Amino acid sequence: MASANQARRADIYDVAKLAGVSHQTVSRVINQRDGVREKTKSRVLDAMAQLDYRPNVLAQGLAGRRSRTIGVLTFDTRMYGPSSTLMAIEASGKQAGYRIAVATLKADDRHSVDEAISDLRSLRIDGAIVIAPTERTARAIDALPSEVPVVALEAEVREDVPTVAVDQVAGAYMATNHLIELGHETVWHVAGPQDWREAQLRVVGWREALATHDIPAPAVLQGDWSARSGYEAGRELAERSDVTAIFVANDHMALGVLYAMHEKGKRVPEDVSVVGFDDIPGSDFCIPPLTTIRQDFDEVGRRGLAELIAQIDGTSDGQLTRPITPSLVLRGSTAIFRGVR
Amino acid sequence: MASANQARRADIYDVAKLAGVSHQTVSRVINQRDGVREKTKSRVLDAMAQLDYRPNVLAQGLAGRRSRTIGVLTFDTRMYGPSSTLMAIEASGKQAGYRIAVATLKADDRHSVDEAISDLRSLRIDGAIVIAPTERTARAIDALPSEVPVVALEAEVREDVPTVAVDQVAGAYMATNHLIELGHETVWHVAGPQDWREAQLRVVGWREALATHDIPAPAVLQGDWSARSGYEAGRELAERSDVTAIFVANDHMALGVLYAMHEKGKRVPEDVSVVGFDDIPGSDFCIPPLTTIRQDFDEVGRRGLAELIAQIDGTSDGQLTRPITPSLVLRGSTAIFRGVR
DNA sequence: GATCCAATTGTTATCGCTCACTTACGGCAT
DNA sequence: ATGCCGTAAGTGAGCGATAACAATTGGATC
Repeated sequence: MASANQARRADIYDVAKLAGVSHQTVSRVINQRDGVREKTKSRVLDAMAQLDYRPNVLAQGLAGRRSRTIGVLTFDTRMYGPSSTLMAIEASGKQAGYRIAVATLKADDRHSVDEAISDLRSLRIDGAIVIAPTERTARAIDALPSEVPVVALEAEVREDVPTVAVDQVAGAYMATNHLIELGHETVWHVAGPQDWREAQLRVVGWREALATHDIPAPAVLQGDWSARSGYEAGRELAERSDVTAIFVANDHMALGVLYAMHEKGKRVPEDVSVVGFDDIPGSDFCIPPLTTIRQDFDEVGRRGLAELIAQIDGTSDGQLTRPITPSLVLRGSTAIFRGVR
Repeated sequence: MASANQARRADIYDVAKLAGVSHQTVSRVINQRDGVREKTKSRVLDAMAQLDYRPNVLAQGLAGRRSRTIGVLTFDTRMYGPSSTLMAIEASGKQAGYRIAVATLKADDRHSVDEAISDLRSLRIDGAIVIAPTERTARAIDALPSEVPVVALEAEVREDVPTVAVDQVAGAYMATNHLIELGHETVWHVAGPQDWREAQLRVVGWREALATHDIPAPAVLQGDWSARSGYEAGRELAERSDVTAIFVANDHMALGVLYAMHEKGKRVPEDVSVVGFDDIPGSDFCIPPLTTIRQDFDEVGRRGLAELIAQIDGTSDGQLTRPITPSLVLRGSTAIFRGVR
């Protein structure tokens, strides 16, 4: 009945009145501050329940010095990596009592970045996480108000900005090294778009592994992360009889490569071995199942958030987080090299 | 210099002072209300630029009667469908001047739903979009404050809640009918989890198509959307020589089915035809490329948001949005039935 | 030049909360 | 009893904007 004709939402004063205390005491209960007698507290809690009261976060943010909101600047959230990371951030954020405001970049240009930053600034965020796969996104950090703590994900941006990332170089090294150890004389590489930091680093890791074994690096084939671009690279590679091992910079492109091989009558892994990167869902049921490098996106999100909160609370030890080591997932797309037919 | 030692963010009064007007005039400029002389307006705009001023959305929301925030309640944002829809909502929302607050359900249980709803309520959202694939999520709507306009996506929830969805029944019908028209004597079905509305409706569409042709429906195989569950279903189906056509409720499971067929030496599409659902990225480079049903998730998001805003503005015509028709994407996993070997 | 009215601009209250104080209470040592 | 002190609870200001209404302005009209 009380709530039936209630045109207005209950506020802190309504709760106070019903509980027979001052609004400040209600505020203390909301914020779980001590110095409230247990009996009083439960009376307040009862009143809140009875009125179906929810604190107004807008008012809380305005009155307090912090909004308990963390801004996340991200690129395409349709992609598996970013969206997984985002979900992890949200989950840990909720647990820590923070709301997450997502600002998605529509395109990788100056205007989009400005707009997104402006959005976050209006929200009076307590801190920001930038998922910054490209140079341009990374530079978005410079536009953030300097007093806001920032953590960057998936890219080393600046010395003074803590970064959480999977060790891309190590991953690429593992992939390439795996192929070399299988006896392949060289390993070809289908790279991602070179304005992506991750794509660059995977090239580096691939080169390093080859260099370690004194193998000269073949020409890099350039893709754009899409299966189609992988397919096109794959067609070129399938023409050459000296191609027996390929490290593809992500699983989607690897899919395209597998398809190209199939089309040209090359068997994987008997004729050509292929390693992907990411371990996206379904890569275990490709034909053949894809050997790939697994990145723990959840861990990236979790650690990024933890570091950010440490910064906000001033408890950050300031130490740079060491990169997260990815792992090699052995499946059916790689095999021992048996010599050129 | 002015901004160098500025410990505090500029507020509306700072702008007013610099522009030599009252704060209310500044407010009018911010909200693009007319009745401000062009000359005054540009003076205010200059002052805002000079001070790098951003309106505080918390204060705006508190003072105004609306927060210009739309809440989106969603399930797993890692999945292709929901995350695509979400991105579309965000994009159109931004365009319409709304911020998006996402509440993700960690699990499909009562507690998660309550928590998410509570979150949204605290934010004083102007409206909500519920991406409600399961019965339980759908019922979350009942918990939302009744004065908040709501639109449901991907599920018909209640008569009084406008719903935007892809016509799942039509999609399943198209898929099944396509296989029947290719001459297959019957079509088997690997279904999604039956607590998902979409999974149920795809079963319905499949049955309808069979019924239209007076074909008795074979037993349904039960999956859980994952490639692995598709693989397991596929193994069963591969055992039977009377299985020549399979409609799989999503592309991921279809991947598993393709793999099972491959493993058992059944050729697709020569021996068995397979149709998926969703048209996820990469399905065009499966082996063979997957014939599937494409859903326009962007359109769902856009229309959902448009309808919600219409409701908020009171301009909704109240008409139920008609379902969005999916389309059949013909690729390599289906072929004319040439009779049992 | 006086008058009037619409177009501009200004003033004050208010949104729902937290912050920084102040006040009331009750037990203990003196 | 008296005074002291720590704990519990209350008071009033202010966060940064919008809303509602009041006041001023300037151009058209007579």
